[in-house]
Amino acid sequence: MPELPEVETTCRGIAAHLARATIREVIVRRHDLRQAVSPALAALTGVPLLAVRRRAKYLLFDLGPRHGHLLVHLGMSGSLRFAHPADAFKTHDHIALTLSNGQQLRFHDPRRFGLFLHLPPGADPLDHPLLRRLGPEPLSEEFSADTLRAACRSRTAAIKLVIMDAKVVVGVGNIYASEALFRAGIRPATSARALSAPRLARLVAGIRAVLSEAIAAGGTTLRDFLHADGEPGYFRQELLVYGRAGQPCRKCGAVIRQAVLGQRSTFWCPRCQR
DNA sequence: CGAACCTCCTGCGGGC
DNA sequence: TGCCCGCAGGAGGTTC
Repeated sequence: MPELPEVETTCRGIAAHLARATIREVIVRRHDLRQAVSPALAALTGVPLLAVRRRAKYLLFDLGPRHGHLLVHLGMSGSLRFAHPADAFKTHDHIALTLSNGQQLRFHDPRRFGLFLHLPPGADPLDHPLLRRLGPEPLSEEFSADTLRAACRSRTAAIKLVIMDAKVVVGVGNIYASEALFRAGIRPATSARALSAPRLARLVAGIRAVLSEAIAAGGTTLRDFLHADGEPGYFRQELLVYGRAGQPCRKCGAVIRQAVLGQRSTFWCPRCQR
């Protein structure tokens, strides 16, 4: 489900409710996510939930210097939402953290591609094996036309696959890859190394713009994504190509096309993108 | 190293 | 209506 804007939206929604929150109770209803849920989770009763931040599509909860961190990934179908502790659990509500502020944070993930790990104190969570080798954040200065150009130099693969490679830049998933390439006027199947520096610069700008706008709109709700507080994201109506095969391009009227690239559906305008 | 392919899992919508 | 098939917002793994 979630790409960077949806994870960022979730992060902000949770952060707004964390002031002086402490974990009262940990409920683990299923352990078998992408990796087994850390057994140490159960011991976190009474531990403070100081802050939450995002790195790539991961959420990192700071439990304070004595307790380490929670590392959460929403996978394809995961979500984190607040509920009241008395509300009935839904199918696929796998983990719940009852907080001292009266709310309960629930991890819901039908496909169980997500992750919910406890990282012990002492180490920098960014050095965790899952995070250590990630590329730059797309909205940071470290991601630039130069870094993208360096990554593309040796790659014959389609540019869409390259911008979805988390070692090149993080957070760009299947929706926003198509959207960013439309904004840059580049066909998704173009070989990465065939692209000129100015075109890659436009692509960097396209990635930044589409992600920023999607965050401002609260993310994209395709079927079931909701913010931590239950609100949907409104970026779906701003999508220019994703999911629009057979419909007219919003810029030029040509029929939007769809093909499979690297096992994922890909959308583009044959006239606006060359 | 990179490219092409597969895998995990459940739910849903389309076609018959 | 019911059943089967293909597809879905991610990402790690294998093989060549």
